[in-house]
Amino acid sequence: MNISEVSKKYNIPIDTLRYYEKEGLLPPVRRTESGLRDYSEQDCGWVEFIKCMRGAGLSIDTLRQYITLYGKGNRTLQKRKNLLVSERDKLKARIDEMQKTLQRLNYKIKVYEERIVACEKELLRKRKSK
Amino acid sequence: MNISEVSKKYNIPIDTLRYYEKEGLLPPVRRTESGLRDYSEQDCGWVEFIKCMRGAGLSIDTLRQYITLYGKGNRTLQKRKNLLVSERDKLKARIDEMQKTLQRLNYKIKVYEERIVACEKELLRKRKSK
DNA sequence: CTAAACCCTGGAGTTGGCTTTAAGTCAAGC
DNA sequence: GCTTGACTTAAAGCCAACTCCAGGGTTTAG
Repeated sequence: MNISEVSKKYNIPIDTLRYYEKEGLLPPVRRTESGLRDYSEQDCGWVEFIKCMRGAGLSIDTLRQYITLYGKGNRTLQKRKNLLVSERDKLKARIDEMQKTLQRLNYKIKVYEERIVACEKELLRKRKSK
Repeated sequence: MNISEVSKKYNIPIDTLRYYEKEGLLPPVRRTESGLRDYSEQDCGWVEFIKCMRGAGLSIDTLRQYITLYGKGNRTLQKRKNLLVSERDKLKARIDEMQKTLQRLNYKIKVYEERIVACEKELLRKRKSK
């Protein structure tokens, strides 16, 4: 799979794919003889994983650490788990905060709706009294 | 209330408070004769609101638009509500995405735990067979 | 009265995460 | 054989959102 196919499949710009690789977010992708990237199934898996994690706000640096540990094999299992747990906890905290803000926005919107209705009634009243 | 008190109260750096004001995220704060900022209750309310909304990912630009509309009075009620609804919807979408990623992380962590247990058993087996 | 601590402004610098550019290689279609 | 379009690299550029700095005025404790 060449870079533009991967780009289309996951809807990630080509430049971003190269950037992620340069930054060590995925293991160096195999090349054809002429030097073109040829993504394996596993590479695609990483790309999808990165996209998902970036979407949830994990930093480039954190993901680089994770894949670096992954590259060192089984003896980093515990460290990788710890990293995931720590990111999971942070993510959970972010979600909780955002949930509260969501509710606050919903409440604000409700108040706006009431005020808008009140405004319209007021207009109607004025028009009648003319 | 002077700027460092507000900074401490909401845990926002002084520079950031000034930056927000410069960017039009809150109405110009009243000054003492000598030119020092003196935050009113209402100013504090805005600061808290901004902190909350920024924490949920609303952009500086969006918040500037909101307060600009607010400054124009009642005739912008509908526009302000529309803006809030649009941001609410985006926030909800972000939360949903992050929820999915949270579950994925939880699953991954579970798998890691099992693998770690398996690894430990393996070690124990080796030690016994010596 | 003065030193230390605090506040002011305008503008420059930093950070994270891309995104574009320049200059070149390579493969396929006409 | 030549053009077109996709790929390559390293490096520079860009954007949002801060963050820091220089140079100067103000407030307060001793």
